[in-house]
Amino acid sequence: MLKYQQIADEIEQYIEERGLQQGHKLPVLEEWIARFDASKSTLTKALELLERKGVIFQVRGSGIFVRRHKRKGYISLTSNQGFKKDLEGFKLSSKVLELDVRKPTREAASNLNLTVEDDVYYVKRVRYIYEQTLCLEESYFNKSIVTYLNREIVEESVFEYVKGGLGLKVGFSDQYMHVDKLNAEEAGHLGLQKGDPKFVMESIFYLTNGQPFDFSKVTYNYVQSQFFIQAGG
Amino acid sequence: MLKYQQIADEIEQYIEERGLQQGHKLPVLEEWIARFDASKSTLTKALELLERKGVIFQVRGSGIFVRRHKRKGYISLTSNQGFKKDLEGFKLSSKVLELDVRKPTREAASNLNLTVEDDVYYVKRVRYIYEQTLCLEESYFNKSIVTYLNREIVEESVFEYVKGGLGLKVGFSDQYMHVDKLNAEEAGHLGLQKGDPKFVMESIFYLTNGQPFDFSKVTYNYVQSQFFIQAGG
DNA sequence: CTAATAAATTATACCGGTACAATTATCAGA
DNA sequence: TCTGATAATTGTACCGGTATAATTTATTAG
Repeated sequence: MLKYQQIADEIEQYIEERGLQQGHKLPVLEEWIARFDASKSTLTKALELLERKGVIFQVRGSGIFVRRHKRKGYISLTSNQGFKKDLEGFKLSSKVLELDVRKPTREAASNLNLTVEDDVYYVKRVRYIYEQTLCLEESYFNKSIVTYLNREIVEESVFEYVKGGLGLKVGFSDQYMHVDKLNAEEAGHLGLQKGDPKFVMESIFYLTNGQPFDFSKVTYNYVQSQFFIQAGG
Repeated sequence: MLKYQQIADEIEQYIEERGLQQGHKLPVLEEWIARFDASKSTLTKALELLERKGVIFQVRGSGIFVRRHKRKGYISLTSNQGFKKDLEGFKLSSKVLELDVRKPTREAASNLNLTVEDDVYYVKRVRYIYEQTLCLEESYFNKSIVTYLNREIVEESVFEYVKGGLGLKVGFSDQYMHVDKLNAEEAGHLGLQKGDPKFVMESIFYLTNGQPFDFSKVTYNYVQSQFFIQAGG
């Protein structure tokens, strides 16, 4: 593990352990440097990471302070690896509706830089939180990258498998969101009424080398759709 | 202006000028260093900035590549200073419904670290894009920080005034989002029907020193609600 | 005691270096 | 032509240094 990540984790842990609140002043840079026996730039990098994560904010000439957000149960849109982490401690499950190899829709092909003749894994599932529907999810995976999938993998986390089992490295993602009204089929899956609001998130996930490997379209139950972002200056 | 920001701007301009597309390889680090007569770390910082902005991605051992997103007209959720920039070239306007000094609601007071006895500037406006309603916006400004506002300022950009006129420095923000159904009053302002979907974004803006100065609640017309995020690894 | 001024504190910008990891290009051997 | 080893390329981690900008604290003058 990288030193600056390790340090960032330990500083975050330091805050957690003590239950420090928004605005609480942390030890100064020099102290952290001594504590971790690292260089100034390494510590700066660790702190920058925490700043982007929304854990701290730094004020030149003044110090390093704790940053917190008050509301719980909101899904973070900046940590890109799904909502596993934000809804930790919440009872999540999922039901797989479909799983097969097929030709992509034109939309999916376009987003994955494929032709409609190429093969993709298609996954459709409903996710639940405390027995209530959270979202309906349709995913297309480029089969030449994600070479194998089965029901077991799909019931757990595909991302964990892609990183662990296949040894691929996830780089970045584009996420497009909009709001609309549910059609009859979607409403059925989510246990809502046709015409009710829906929040749709379309994501394209890329490997570190820039190849798109996953196009997903997630339709959220509007009752459970709570998101947050902690933006930096 | 900071050197690494200047460099970042110029690299972005380099990409724009040539109309480079996703995946196009840019000159290597060493070349940029020579071109700008700067140190490696300064260039690294500039490139890191562009990476976070979603303009490029870097692949170790390979090079620096252009990143683009295909869809236009989407509002970015990561650049925190309003949607002025994303909707550049779109015909925006706004109508001020209310503007006065008052006591905050309990919700606003809580988010601004005030009591319900403190004074706030309250602003309510409707924003339009191409003659269509974009959103209904209610803002509360801590009056001890934002000491003065008038109709003229509010019709343009309050943020520009806060930064320019008052010389304050905006640091970071928390943004909470959810989806629900419009009530009669909101529907009236947005020209929609009661019960139609709404996308609500509640934002708290902080100065660099961590003081919250603005709490805003924005209700978007669902037809115009298109957002995107370019997340990093 | 107050307000202006100076000094100390503290994070950030920028420099330039070594070592290393990931990728891509080259080359030898079959 | 392919495969596997080797070398070159290229971005990233980490070091430690000087200078500077913003803030806080201490000092001084009235």
